[in-house]
Amino acid sequence: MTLNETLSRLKEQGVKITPQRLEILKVLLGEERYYSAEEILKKVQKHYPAVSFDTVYRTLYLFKKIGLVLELNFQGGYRRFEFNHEDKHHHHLVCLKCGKSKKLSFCPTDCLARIKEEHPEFAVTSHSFEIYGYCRGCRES
Amino acid sequence: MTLNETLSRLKEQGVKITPQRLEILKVLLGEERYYSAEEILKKVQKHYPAVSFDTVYRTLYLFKKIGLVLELNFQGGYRRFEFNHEDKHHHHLVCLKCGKSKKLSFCPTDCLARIKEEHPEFAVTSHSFEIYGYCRGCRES
DNA sequence: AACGAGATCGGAATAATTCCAATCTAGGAG
DNA sequence: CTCCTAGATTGGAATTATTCCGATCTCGTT
Repeated sequence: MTLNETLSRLKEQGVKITPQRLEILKVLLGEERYYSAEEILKKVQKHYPAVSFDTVYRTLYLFKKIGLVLELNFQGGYRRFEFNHEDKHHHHLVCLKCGKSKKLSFCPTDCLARIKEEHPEFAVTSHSFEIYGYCRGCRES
Repeated sequence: MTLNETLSRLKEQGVKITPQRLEILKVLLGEERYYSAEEILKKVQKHYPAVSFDTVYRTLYLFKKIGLVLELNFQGGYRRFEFNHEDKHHHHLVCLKCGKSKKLSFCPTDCLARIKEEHPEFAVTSHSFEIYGYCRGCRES
């Protein structure tokens, strides 16, 4: 998704577009990967030195509510955020030693369909699917 | 798994069995559900008032390394721990509003098989699969 | 250009987790 | 059974991540 498409979407939702929010969006759209709240803060502060953690967190949760951002919770309690490139949503192979992760191209769609059938009373909005183990490098050392 | 089976397994691994560890195991085996570190601490302190958080965390990570305990990371950054009833491992439907969760009976096994085929260099040890949404109660209110 | 709902700031508060030095103990060796 | 030591525990402090809050500011409508 482009920045402009994203901005229209924010306007549709009646969300104010502030310079800080714009900058956070640019960071998220910059590289297609996930970020910690702190990384985002640091990058945004290059342009707006006064931005606070509060703003970063509030904005991320706002974006998450709208569906623009995904929150990932990895083993060890690491929280990360990434832009939701919708059609391209993905999962990860996460190395338990070095912590690096690799994107996967597919998703347990069949299971989700089955879950929805079996639990019609539950309104599914999202899911997580992460695979843990050891990457080649870490296994060899 | 029973307590005795678990203890033999610890001995096999050359892990010391201390009263604190025993008590933590009893908590985990007591009810088949997941616990926060604090819940475990509180329960253990009923018998050993002096137990510290440090011990609870160290023990949980030790058990996790051995494969006795699973760490669950939910949306919002909540970390929980549960005994790994191996053959009966399971996933959850988690309500984003009230936070309650319901166990699911199945698991994206097919996907895992495919992932292992496509990424043979990665040694998979575990995975997480959590489904988020709103439960009936929360949707109605 | 003025207004007001909502956003931001900075710093303090809270919560979760880890660290550490001193002390203790499980369980193997004798 | 006792001794011994590697490893475990404790309590409290340190660290880290996240949230809260009162004062101030600003986007976007009128």
